[in-house]
Amino acid sequence: MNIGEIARRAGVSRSTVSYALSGRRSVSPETKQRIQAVIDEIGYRPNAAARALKEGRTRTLGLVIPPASLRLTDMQLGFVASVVEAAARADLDVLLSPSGGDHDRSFERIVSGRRVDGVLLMEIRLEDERVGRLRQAGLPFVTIGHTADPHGTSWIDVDYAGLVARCVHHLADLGHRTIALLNRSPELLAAGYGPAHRAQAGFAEAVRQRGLSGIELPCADDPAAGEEWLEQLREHHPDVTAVTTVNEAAMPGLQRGIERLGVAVPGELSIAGVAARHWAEGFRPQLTAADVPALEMGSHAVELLLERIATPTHPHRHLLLAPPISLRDSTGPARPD
Amino acid sequence: MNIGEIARRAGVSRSTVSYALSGRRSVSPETKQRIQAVIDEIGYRPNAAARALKEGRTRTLGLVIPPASLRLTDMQLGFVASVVEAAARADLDVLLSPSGGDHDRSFERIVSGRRVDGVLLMEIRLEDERVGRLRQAGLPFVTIGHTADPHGTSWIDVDYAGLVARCVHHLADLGHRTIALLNRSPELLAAGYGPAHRAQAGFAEAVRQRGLSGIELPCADDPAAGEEWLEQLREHHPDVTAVTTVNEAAMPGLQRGIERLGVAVPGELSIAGVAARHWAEGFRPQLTAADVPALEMGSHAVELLLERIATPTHPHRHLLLAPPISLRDSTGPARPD
DNA sequence: TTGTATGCGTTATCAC
DNA sequence: GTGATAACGCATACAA
Repeated sequence: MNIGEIARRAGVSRSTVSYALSGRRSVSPETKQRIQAVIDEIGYRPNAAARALKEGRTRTLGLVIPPASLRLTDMQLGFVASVVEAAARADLDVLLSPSGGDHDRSFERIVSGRRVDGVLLMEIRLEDERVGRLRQAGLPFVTIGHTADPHGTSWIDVDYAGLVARCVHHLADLGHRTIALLNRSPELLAAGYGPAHRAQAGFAEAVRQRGLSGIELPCADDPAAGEEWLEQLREHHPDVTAVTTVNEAAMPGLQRGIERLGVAVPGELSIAGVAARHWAEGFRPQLTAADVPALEMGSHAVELLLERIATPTHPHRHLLLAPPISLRDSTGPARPD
Repeated sequence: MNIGEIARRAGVSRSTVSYALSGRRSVSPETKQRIQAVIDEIGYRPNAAARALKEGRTRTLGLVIPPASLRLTDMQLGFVASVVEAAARADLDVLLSPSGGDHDRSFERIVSGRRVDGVLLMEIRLEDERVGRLRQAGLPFVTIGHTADPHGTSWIDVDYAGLVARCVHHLADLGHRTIALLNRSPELLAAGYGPAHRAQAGFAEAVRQRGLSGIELPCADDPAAGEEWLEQLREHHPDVTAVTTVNEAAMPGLQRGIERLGVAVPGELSIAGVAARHWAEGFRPQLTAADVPALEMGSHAVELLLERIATPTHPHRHLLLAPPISLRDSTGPARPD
């Protein structure tokens, strides 16, 4: 069903139908109504490919996600969902591309085939060749997380350094003197993964400022590792009275360890961290945490990208989100010792 | 960069470039090489919209997901990732549409705008108007889960009834006489959600066959509800010695309850269920469970859809997956009583 | 207020 | 083995 058929049935020319739909020139009420009746009857919608070809834009955004082989974290998945929904609100579709980082066919297809008007790049690495590729293609893009050299790119990120520091300060205010950081995995740290590095940096700086004793211990992103982590902590660092965590995936294990070892929280051990709200509220006791706003991040990212698409010459913008820390039940005064 | 520019630089006609690329007619080795050189130099790729317009197909699949407001389960998310990857393997892109069920703009755009060659419909309800819409539009589709009347549709699903029944039989073989089913939420049951209903049916039938006492208790899809569920079970049904679960999201709460109440598993209580492997292996003790193969489901679904796209007249196919139950550490002989 | 004609970038048919 | 050209469906400049 195409516009010519609608025109024929309504007894007008194709351009009249087109204008009636776009409203870019006035069409008499009667003809407009006649056209609308035909459209409603046969359920016509403009062919997306023809429109994209003519207009030079696809009304589609590309979202580059990590490949399925790397299990996506809850936060990443929440972000994907929120991007799709934010795009839908703007009447845009989202094309997904699973890409490991090395140039892959799906990524190339989207970029050089002009399948999308702009790209959201998730899980960006400190050095990421896809950024160069997108820049070279002249395709607007926004990165989630930022590269080592964030100039000339628009990005949105979570201020892990600041949030971890705030957690440390909160714990220090409660009298804790020896604090551990439950960080992401050693592999991610080695690979130069931004959030893990910035958590480390923010922790180190805050610990220094407050003259505390800080112990940073990486942990693989899974429950079993979280449980093991707690065991190691209790055995090798019995003086630690508070923990700051940025590792959501390890939390079920942390929880299990707390139950199994009978650790009183916050009596014996205070815990504060960075986590999605439902993780924090699902923890027992409920976790004092900076609630990462995955849903808002999606809308913000889309908003930033739409801005770049509309005015590519616009100066780049950065959004470093630092949600407030929600005080819940997992932090309390340090034990008298 | 378009095909005309390539032709100009290579000193040939546009059709020759097109044929050199598609191989649909022979091109002399020299010209072919010259063309390839130009293409490599400037990184040309055919414009997707022009190609789609001309060929009448988009090389894109639509994936309809539940809206972000309903938090997607781990299994659903795994499925999305696996679909995207399976599609990428076939050089196809995936367009996401968040749709609640009532007709929404995103869904309509994809369907009537001919944005995709076929659609995968997730989280289908027993009565689902989107099926009618797709059929009317003449767009090939495959549903994940099946409708009340599954005739004339191709679908793929998990055999919850069969798997739950096998769990019950396994537990019965171990001497358990009173078994509880940890089902999905009352809301989902009320809404006619297939998996919850079929779990219920399979449970009831197996319990009947073995002459057991069966107690079906729904549970909201979250950790807190899982913990509460276990408390209620211990209080009101102290004679239950085994549990069958199909509620992944409640498992962290079940785990916490087990630790907190000091329930010995499998000494006091055996647990068998249906869960993704990483959930089963993350549980303590590791869970005897039918491992839902989310990754394979994605490839199978894509395969089924590609078949329908290729030959729409082909008879419909159904795939009811029943993965074997992996024996782990959470099931054992019934306590002597 | 409406109709005619053109071009977006491709593929495929026809002609050489 | 290669080139000219039509057509896919739409939006819009131009004409009336």
